Amino acid sequence: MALISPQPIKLSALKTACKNCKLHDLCLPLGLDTLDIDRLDEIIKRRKPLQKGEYLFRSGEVFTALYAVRSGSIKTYSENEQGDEQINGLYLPGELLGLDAIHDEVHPCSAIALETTSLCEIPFIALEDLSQHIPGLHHQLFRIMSKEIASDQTLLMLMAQKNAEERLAAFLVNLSSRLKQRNFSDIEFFLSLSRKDIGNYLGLTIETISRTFSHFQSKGLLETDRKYVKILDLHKLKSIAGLASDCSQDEQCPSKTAS
Amino acid sequence: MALISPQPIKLSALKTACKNCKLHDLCLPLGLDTLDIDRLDEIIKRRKPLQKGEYLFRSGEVFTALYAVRSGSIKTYSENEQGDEQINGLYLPGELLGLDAIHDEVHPCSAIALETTSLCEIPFIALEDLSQHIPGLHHQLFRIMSKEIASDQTLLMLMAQKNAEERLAAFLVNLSSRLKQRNFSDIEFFLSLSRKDIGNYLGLTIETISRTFSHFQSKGLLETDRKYVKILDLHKLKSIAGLASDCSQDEQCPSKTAS
DNA sequence: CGCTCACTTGAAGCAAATCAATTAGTGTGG
DNA sequence: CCACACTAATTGATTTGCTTCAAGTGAGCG
Repeated sequence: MALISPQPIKLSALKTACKNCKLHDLCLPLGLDTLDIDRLDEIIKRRKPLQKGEYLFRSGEVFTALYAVRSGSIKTYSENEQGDEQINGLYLPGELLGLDAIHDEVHPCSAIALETTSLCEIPFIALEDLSQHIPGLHHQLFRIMSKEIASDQTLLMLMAQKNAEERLAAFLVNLSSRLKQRNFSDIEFFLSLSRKDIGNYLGLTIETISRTFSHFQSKGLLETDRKYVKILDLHKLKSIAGLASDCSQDEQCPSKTAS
Repeated sequence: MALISPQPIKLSALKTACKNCKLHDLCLPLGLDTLDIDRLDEIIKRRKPLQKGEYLFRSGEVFTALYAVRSGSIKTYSENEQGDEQINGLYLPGELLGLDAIHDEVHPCSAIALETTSLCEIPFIALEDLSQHIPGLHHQLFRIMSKEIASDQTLLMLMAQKNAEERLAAFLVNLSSRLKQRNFSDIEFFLSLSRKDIGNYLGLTIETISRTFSHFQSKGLLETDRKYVKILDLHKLKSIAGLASDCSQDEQCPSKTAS
């Protein structure tokens, strides 16, 4: 996800250890003590950044490592026999990719950089081995996988029961809240996905996405200029998304802060 | 899933250990040696069977354990703020439920028995602890979670890109192959889900499911009588589902057996 | 028997897909 | 610098697959 005033990538950052990483409490080291983080650090490889359009891995390749996004963003998509693509994940800094490949040791999807993206590579055998000795790491891995399962199920609900407006609103609200967690603006950002990709992700066509954006804009909910989005009424968007009363990720909500 | 000539549940079966369980190689013990299976056995609790319509857990309840289906079947569904339900899982014997609750220790969905169902309860803290000491168990847990992620993504693709016929065909083919793995007939079975539930699961209405079944029947692909289904042309169904060339789960496929 | 419930079938309506035309940005080469 | 091709996005017109509404069937049950 390209962001408002993105920080240039410094070469020194490539050597940054987990313990100094700003994404520390979103990523794998969450809940580990300093010593254990050092041990985790030892198995993690920093890679040279991927350029936009470069593949991290392709569907069918043998699985050897998980990857954590450090900066930039990655989309994953799978292809069926007929050749149509389905985007099934958008990964932001601090998020872990490749979890769907563990069970048969082959990547079921391809991963491609949406912009210049730097990553940490975490060899899975070493990680499994290490997590045998660090209960906190072990638990955090389960948590991350569990979260992915739960969020896929939310997306499923979206697809099964929501109309175009509700889907796009939910997508934007979800993105907004994830950006906020990463200390980026939650109301102003650049989409790294094209309209076509958003449509694919949400099970809609590009025309429908475009029309729905226009509609939101005419209702004064947001402003767009190509990939730039400025949310003017986040609360209303949440309510369209069907998340009006769910403030679990939003400490602004009066009813929650009161309780 | 009610099955052709289902085996009556014997009381003695409740005491059966993992090592004698027919589901052994589909479930958690897969890949463990006899000794380790015994250790797993010690933490697992056999529960008295649930009757049809009884809840295993409800959305919002605190998560304490995973559950493995021994016989019968369970559906899980979540509810959004508007109160509409979304079925997000159908669990057959040997399959593990509750994985989506690990990350925030609360069940995001409810689980209800579709028929008389017996289960193993696996306290999660004990399981985590045990898997620290048994690498194979640890790995198997990752595999199971990874598989759930991958299968949710397949379902997502279904929802995003497939029409009613393709979705129902994919559902039936998937069910058929899972039943086969469990040594049940893959062409003749009873659906434990109602038409309404199938529709909900696939993001369609009951009327569309009914019409699509009728359509399949008139094309000679299958016969139905209420919940009973007999598949007459599994190959054609697979091709409708978009899985014609994918024989990964079907050892009948000549091109695969040849290789 | 009459009631309910699960399902089926038909007809009408609608949201989103498809088809189509236009605009605007991006890159290429003369 | 402009002409040209190419791609991404917007907007309008038309079509369509599924939903919604409606009516009816048949099994199961007190």
